[in-house]
Amino acid sequence: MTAMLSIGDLARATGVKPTTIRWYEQEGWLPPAARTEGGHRAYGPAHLRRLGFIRHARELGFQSAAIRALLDLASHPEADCSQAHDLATAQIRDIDDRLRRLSALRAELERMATSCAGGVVGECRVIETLADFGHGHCGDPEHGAMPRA
Amino acid sequence: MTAMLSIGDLARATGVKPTTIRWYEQEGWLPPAARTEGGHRAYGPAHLRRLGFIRHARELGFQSAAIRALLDLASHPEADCSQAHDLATAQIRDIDDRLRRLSALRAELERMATSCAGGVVGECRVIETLADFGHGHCGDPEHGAMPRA
DNA sequence: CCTTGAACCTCCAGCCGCTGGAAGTCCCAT
DNA sequence: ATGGGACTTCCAGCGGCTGGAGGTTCAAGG
Repeated sequence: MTAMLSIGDLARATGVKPTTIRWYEQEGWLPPAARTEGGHRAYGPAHLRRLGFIRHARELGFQSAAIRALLDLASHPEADCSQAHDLATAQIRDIDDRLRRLSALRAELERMATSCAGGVVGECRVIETLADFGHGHCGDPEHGAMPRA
Repeated sequence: MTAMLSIGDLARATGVKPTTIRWYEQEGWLPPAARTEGGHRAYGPAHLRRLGFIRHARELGFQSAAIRALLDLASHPEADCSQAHDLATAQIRDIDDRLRRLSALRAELERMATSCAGGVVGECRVIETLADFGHGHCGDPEHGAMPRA
């Protein structure tokens, strides 16, 4: 018989905090743990694996619905895995999207920062760029960069 | 006198929903709007600029504290802009970080997806990789990939 | 065996950044 | 004048946790 793990052991093993583990149980992400005589939660390797699965999937940016789907799949080992494959490739597309957008943001920030001459806020490109909400077309050029409140 | 804008006009002009605009006012991100006789909010160009600033900064991923700081700076046009520059470069570093992590995730997902032979969930690399919470070192290899609940 | 103090328990409230609904009022084109 | 959209306020709820209060249990050291 494998030694039972306390919630703290599980937390250390997976990097998920005890409070979060309890919350996962509450929300049905984890099945209820066994209890010791005194009422403390006692976990086995199955919980460890499932929690690791969840944490890993979250780290990879899967949406909760996708994680639920993957967990469902995982508990039916005889089923076809094309769905899992689809979920993973959807996730890749999503990440590609985010990478693209982040790069664009980076480029804009870079432009902002490098064109800041270090003078006075009134002429600061960082502020001006942000105020330029029309994306390159300033709606009201005769006013200063910003309202005072 | 510039025509006053209704909250809906402002929403259309900036892409921020009316409810969100009201919430920004509530939380002090925007100064209270003027009112018509009947109590409807009436905005001028200053609000338009400030709201655009906020939206743009949020799109660029600035934290709320950073946005507040930028707004403060923007309302003191005679101040030194080095703080704005610092905030922008901090933001760039943050984005670089996120880009790095996203690329790593992408690589892992790619590995998962390409090694999925399309068979049965029991042998699916996608599921297995996720269950492999130890990051390449499986804690309990004699068990199946996943607990059933 | 007893003590101590860390870890655990439950319950509940709060965080951020909005979003939506209900119920009522206003504005303006026809 | 009227109809229906846009507006008003208030309040509750979302996801994904996090933290505190107040009480109990566990395990190591004496």
